[in-house]
Amino acid sequence: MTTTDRKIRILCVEDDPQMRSFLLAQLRARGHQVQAVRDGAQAIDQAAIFEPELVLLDLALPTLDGLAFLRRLREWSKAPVIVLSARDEESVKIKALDSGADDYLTKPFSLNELLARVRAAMRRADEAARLRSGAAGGELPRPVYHCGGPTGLVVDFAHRQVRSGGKEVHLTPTEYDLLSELTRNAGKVLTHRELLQRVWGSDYSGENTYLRTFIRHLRRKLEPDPAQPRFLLNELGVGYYVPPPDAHGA
Amino acid sequence: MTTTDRKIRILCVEDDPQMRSFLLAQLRARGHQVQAVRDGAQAIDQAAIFEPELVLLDLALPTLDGLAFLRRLREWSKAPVIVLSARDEESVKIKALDSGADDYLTKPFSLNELLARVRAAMRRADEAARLRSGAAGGELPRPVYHCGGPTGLVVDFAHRQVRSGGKEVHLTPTEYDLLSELTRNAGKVLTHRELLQRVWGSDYSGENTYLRTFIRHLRRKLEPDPAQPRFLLNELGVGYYVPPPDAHGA
DNA sequence: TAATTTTTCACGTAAAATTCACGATAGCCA
DNA sequence: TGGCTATCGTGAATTTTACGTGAAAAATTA
Repeated sequence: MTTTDRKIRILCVEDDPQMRSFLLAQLRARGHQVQAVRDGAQAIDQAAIFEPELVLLDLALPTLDGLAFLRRLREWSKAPVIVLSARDEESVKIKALDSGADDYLTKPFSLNELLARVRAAMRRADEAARLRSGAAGGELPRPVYHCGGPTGLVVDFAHRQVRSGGKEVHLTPTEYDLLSELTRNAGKVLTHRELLQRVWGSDYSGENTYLRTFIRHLRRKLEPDPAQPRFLLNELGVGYYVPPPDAHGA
Repeated sequence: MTTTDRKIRILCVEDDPQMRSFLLAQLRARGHQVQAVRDGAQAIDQAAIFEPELVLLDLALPTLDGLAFLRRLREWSKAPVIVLSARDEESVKIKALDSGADDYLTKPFSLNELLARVRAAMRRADEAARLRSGAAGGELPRPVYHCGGPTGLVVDFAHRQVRSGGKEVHLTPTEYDLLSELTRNAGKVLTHRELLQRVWGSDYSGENTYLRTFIRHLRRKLEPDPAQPRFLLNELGVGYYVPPPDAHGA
């Protein structure tokens, strides 16, 4: 059996300073690239910037709850999450696992066991990444979409925030969901059917009126000139799409 | 979050009869298809026949050691394995995880926690299976067709995009459907009847006017010289075809 | 209740599909 | 070889469909 000991990017979300520096030191000593943060709000920020390959998560966090962070993360990231918690109650474990956690370790734990569980999680994640890179349909999601430079459109999936022309724009839940679907598949035309199914749920095929209305709302809020859309584009008779994102670093 | 509660095939490898029947009853009560065996030798046999989607494995086995079974299983199966063991030593856990186990639960454990960990494992496995089916489906059509080198014709089925002479070309839905049928069967002559049926639906046999009109549109948009077609070719009295695609890498 | 969000409707416009008439070409047979 | 005919290519008019728009009713939320 292959004990893949790849060096990976790990985000460590931990309240307790002592535990945080312990994990940081131990993981870095093994060659991993580690970022550590104190609370959920910071965690969202760091996750978006750092794009970790694995997350170690303490549930008891001061600002944003650990489970809330987990669910937000899962909207755009497939990185394995190992929960580290002092709480041993069944109900907490189950909630965490069903919210998208891959593993749950109760404190105090053995460092070597944690490392073994990290290896096991990465073995699976690497397999999935290998499949995704070869498959046609599975592209890696990015935590932010942006297009059209600094005055263009920016969608921050991690924070559910949208900016256009440099200013933040408020979107309703449905508006955001629709924009999110489109930007997550930027460059690809999504059919009416696909969008209706994914945003409104099945049984809405044919209700193209919904799409027209919400596309119009989005254009009014996001486009510099709604009459000549730059971001929310239509493929007549097929569906809608947004342009491919700016090249990374532009 | 998706709490996929799919009914799955589970192989339960457990020495203790009491524990075995307990797991069997509980899992079956939840609709899963469960096979239980007593030792490692039987486990290998059953795994080959039953092809489980998930394995629950006790390490302390009479005949063939649990770890040995695990390694044998991993030679051909990717099904997630959750180890259930009375032993809590670090070294045992690490050996199991590094031998290919996906999770390790120490007895006694809570049933609900086990079920949650089964759900978490299946969530990942389903994702991997989804990717695999998309990547390795032997007879799936090529994701792109191209012919005539860089200045030739390129059809990207995934993105529904068409390029000719290096420039992207806009096609209407019917135009694209027709071109798509032809390029998916490149090198093969499709009869009028076949094309009409596949693009317009049945009951259009005989309406060859449609074909002529749309072939003309396509030629105008795609051919360098529409008067002498290189891509959209006619077999008199039979139908239309496109040339076989360029050899891969040319 | 007031405010926001979602659902629904009707209409003008732009694009695409359909339809028609005619010119060009290839294969067939005298 | 040369005319004949079925088949194909062409241009353009007409019909149909899809999209963008404003606005208002219904549902949801605070």
